[in-house]
Amino acid sequence: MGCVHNIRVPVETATWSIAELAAEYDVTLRTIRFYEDRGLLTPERRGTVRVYHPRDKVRLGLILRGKRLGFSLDEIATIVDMYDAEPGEEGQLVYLLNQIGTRRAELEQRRRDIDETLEELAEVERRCQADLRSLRNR
Amino acid sequence: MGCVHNIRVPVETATWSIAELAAEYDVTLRTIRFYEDRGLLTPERRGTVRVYHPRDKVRLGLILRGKRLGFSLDEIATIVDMYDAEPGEEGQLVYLLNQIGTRRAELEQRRRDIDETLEELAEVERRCQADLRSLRNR
DNA sequence: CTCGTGATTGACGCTTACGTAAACGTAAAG
DNA sequence: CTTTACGTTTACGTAAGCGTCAATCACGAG
Repeated sequence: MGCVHNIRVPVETATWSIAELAAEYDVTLRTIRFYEDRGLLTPERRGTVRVYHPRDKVRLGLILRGKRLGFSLDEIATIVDMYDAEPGEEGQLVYLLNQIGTRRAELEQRRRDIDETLEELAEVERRCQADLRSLRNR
Repeated sequence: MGCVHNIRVPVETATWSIAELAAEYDVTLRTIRFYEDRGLLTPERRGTVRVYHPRDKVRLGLILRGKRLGFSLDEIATIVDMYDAEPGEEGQLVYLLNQIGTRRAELEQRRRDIDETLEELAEVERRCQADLRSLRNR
């Protein structure tokens, strides 16, 4: 199907069960199903069973990264959906570009916050180590 | 008090009402009181009224930055409390240093996540702009 | 005295992001 | 056929982080 020439390529690209995905990303089945409920994942169904394709796996990775960044699932949804948005018409594209701008601003603010915090932590650390030394030199 | 020499300095360092703090940081009174409930803030009381000192203001700033970074209030509590921890004994110091290590690792992971996301957003952006151009050149 | 302003303490409600059974289906292995 | 492993849906529970009254107090202005 789609492979006119008789070149043998693995048409059946990898798929995963829900348990495999859960193990790989260290989340529960409940979590994965919940993300589907929220429209973030749309696995294939073989009968009633969920079958996850590379696309789903990538999206799960993106979702979890978004979570680590402290975004809500709603925000993550808009972000993740940007990745595989169809070219679409001009309005769509402009909207997308705006979204990107917004997200970038947020992320850059977060990075500034992180850098500040790291510097302050380093300072606290120096104080701690100094205190430790003065304790041990007695 | 503590000022043995008769040098005139403003002993009454600035204080703020709950409403002033709320306005300055753009949060609600409810939020500020909630943070107090959770032990994150400990304003002075004049009668029943809360009076916030510079220390409280700084802590509120730290809390909100923690929130922007996606930390839970519990995590924020441990982080913020590290800042004004007393020197203490060796065990305490070692514990603090461990905490700092953990937080730093988390923050550095977050920064990596941010950088990856920013790069990917930039790519999506380029695609969008290319699509826009090809739309307008028709 | 009364009114408006700004503060207080409950207490209930709501959303998010799942946890946690309960009850059931299916398919391969013993 | 029964067990075991793995999957399913439905549904109630929960912790976090506030929003939103309601009732009350304190105080200076008029």
